[in-house]
Amino acid sequence: MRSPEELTVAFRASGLKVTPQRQLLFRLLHDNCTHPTADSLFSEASRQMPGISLRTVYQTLNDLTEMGELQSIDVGSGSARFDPNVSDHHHAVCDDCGAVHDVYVNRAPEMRGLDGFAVADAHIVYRGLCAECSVTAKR
Amino acid sequence: MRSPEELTVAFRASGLKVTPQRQLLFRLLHDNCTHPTADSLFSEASRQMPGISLRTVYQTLNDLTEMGELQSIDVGSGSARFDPNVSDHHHAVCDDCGAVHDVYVNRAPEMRGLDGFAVADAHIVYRGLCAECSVTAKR
DNA sequence: CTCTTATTTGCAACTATTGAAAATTAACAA
DNA sequence: TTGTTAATTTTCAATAGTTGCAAATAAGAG
Repeated sequence: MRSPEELTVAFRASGLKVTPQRQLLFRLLHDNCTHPTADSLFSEASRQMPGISLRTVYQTLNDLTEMGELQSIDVGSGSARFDPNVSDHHHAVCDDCGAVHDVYVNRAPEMRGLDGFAVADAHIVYRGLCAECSVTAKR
Repeated sequence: MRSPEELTVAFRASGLKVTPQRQLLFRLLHDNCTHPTADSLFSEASRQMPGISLRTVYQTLNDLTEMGELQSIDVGSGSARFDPNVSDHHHAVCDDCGAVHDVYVNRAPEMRGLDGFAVADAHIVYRGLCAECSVTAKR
């Protein structure tokens, strides 16, 4: 995802308005590697801007996703998580604390057992214990 | 997933009752490679046993999943899909028709960019166009 | 400063799933 | 067969996450 400043320019250039709500979300999302949910962003946003509506958060997240600035990922935790890292990558989910991390692979493996399927994309979800939880578990 | 007959024995052996509702679901799931949702199973079940409750379908699916007879998968289509194939495999989802297919890989790739994460499992979701939809798309 | 149009808000609605309580019934023993 | 009892089914309400809609508001161009 581009910086708040770049997004401000890009939004205005496409006839979209740059509201204080949007600017706040631009800031909260920029360089955010926690893979927040709409709800966690709403909580944080509410702290800085009491009265902001959850609907606005969803709206903006959807807009940014459509624009390709954000990636919406589903790791089966019930709610969608948003990732400002839109490069080609995968995710590791901790079974204990639920944290989601960006990870990379050299290349996704060839799939077998299905003829004629034209693969456009592959996404891998690794599950296990993150570094912190591994330590806790050992004690 | 084991056959309806084997499940019948297994259920009774663990003090669980084998009801007509459960038997019907055993049959509907056995060798079912369509990755049905709870709702699609409920529709089919209702046809054969009018009055069966959606709650019972959910209950039985959860029970079978806990017993390891079924795998619950989430490919981001909103609802959970159930897979009687509990071997180590992955999935290919058609972006056009939404069909889900079982696929295999030699081995999941090593992940990079995250130290100390103890991987217990990796699941790959391939997206693209299935054989049928590829043909349709070409025309 | 005004006007137009995009945006925000508030709230109802919707989908997928689970919880709880009452009614039913499978399975086992007599 | 019949009776007993605990598991199961059903019904229905409740929940979580997300979207639709209409009215109120405000950004930005002139």
